[in-house]
Amino acid sequence: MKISLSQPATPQGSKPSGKTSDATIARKARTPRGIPNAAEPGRQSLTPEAWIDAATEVLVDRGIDHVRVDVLATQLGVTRGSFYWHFRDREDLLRRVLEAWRNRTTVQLTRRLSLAGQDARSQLRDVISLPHRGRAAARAARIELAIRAWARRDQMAREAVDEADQQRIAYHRQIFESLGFEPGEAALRAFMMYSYEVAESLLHQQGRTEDRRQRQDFLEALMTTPLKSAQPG
Amino acid sequence: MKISLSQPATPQGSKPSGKTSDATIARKARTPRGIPNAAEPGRQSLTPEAWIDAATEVLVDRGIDHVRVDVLATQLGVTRGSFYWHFRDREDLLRRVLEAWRNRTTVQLTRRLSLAGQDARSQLRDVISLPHRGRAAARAARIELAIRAWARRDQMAREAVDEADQQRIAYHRQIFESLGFEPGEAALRAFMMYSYEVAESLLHQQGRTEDRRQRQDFLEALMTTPLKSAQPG
DNA sequence: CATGTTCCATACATTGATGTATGGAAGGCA
DNA sequence: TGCCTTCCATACATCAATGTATGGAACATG
Repeated sequence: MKISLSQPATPQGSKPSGKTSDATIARKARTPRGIPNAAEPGRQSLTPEAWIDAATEVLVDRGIDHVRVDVLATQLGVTRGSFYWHFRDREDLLRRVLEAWRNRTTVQLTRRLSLAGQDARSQLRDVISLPHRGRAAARAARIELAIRAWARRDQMAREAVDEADQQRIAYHRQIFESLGFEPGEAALRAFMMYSYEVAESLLHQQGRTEDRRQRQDFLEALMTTPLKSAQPG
Repeated sequence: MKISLSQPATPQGSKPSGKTSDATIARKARTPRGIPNAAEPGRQSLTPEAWIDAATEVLVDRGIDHVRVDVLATQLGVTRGSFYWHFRDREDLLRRVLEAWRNRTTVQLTRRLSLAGQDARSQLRDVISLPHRGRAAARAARIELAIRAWARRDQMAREAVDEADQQRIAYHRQIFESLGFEPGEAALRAFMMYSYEVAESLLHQQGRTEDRRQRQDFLEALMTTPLKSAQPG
């Protein structure tokens, strides 16, 4: 009588106990360079990251409720048996999708913060034009929007989004303070501008490049324009 | 042999053919004042609107994918048998949820337009403070947000949202033109301000009443402040 | 080459949601 | 009073998605 021992030897995702990426680290450490292992001799065996990427893609295109094991398995060309080797269950996958996003955004903000101390005006311009530069940025915006929709109903996702919002608003505030606005007004402008950025990606901007360019210029001008002194009327 | 004849005599929702609210109109015309009809003698029989309201509520709380027939039936205290009498299928229900929202928003905008020609400044103030006045407005904002999330993956919902956006931006533009801005700048300000409104409901505003009030005042001041003439430096 | 491990396939078992078919209670109407 | 209509309940039939149990091919390692 052979009891199942060869099953979740190492992987099986991450339970609430311990760190989350044990499995990943273990796998990567053991097979450093390509793992030809599966049924078809030519194919690489899947990493958890492949599942996470596929899940993120489905999340963007069809929402969190369509991120399902069988869908991803089909898309990756394997069966669900593979999934349940790499992950404990669906929840586990979703946790790690969020974790991956959180890491990416943190890295991005850190990179921008490293450029701090430079010209505040150019930093502002940078932030304004960022969502429109390159496909990578556009894709990041779509991912964020999908996660934001997810966050409306999921505590875990909500925490991640709130954290990102806080960090970025703080960064914006810093810029406006560097531009010479007093802390209170800098905070207001930061919130307003960040809000606008979020909304612009939410609204189906039917404008062409020219319109967006115009909006960018206007936004920059407006956000750097001081208020008329004290509203005489 | 009795063939099923008593089934979809009148209702059964709306197929793509004909107008959408045939069933509703027919029912309302025949039973003008309360319909005590169901199993329990005391209970009123359900109207399609009751299902639509319940669906809207679930949509707000848990997203479109959780708007399911059995869930609504339980919530309404009936079985799914009732649903399939009033509606053709789930799709039919979703269509009418959208239709109801579209009607409400159109009515609201029409009501505001009827006040046009008044003081543009007070109209602006009105728009700014609108999402924060009363529970009805707050609820409307939550519904809209849920539909907006839905619209990311559904053509039908997307069209409804785009239409509403267009209408409202046009209204905003009108206000700014009344305030004296030239058409181009009025359009820019309208888009920007509308974007901010959308975003503010999207962001989990952790500010208290005081903060929101401050933001409202600042927004009004900023949106009515002319740009500094030609950016000397 | 014998064995163990890694990774995936296959085959249930279960649950949840949809849609349909039919029956049945309550009231309107002659 | 008897029939007809309205509205809902009940009982299938059907998928779709999850999670589990187990087998098996490919590779490494001694």
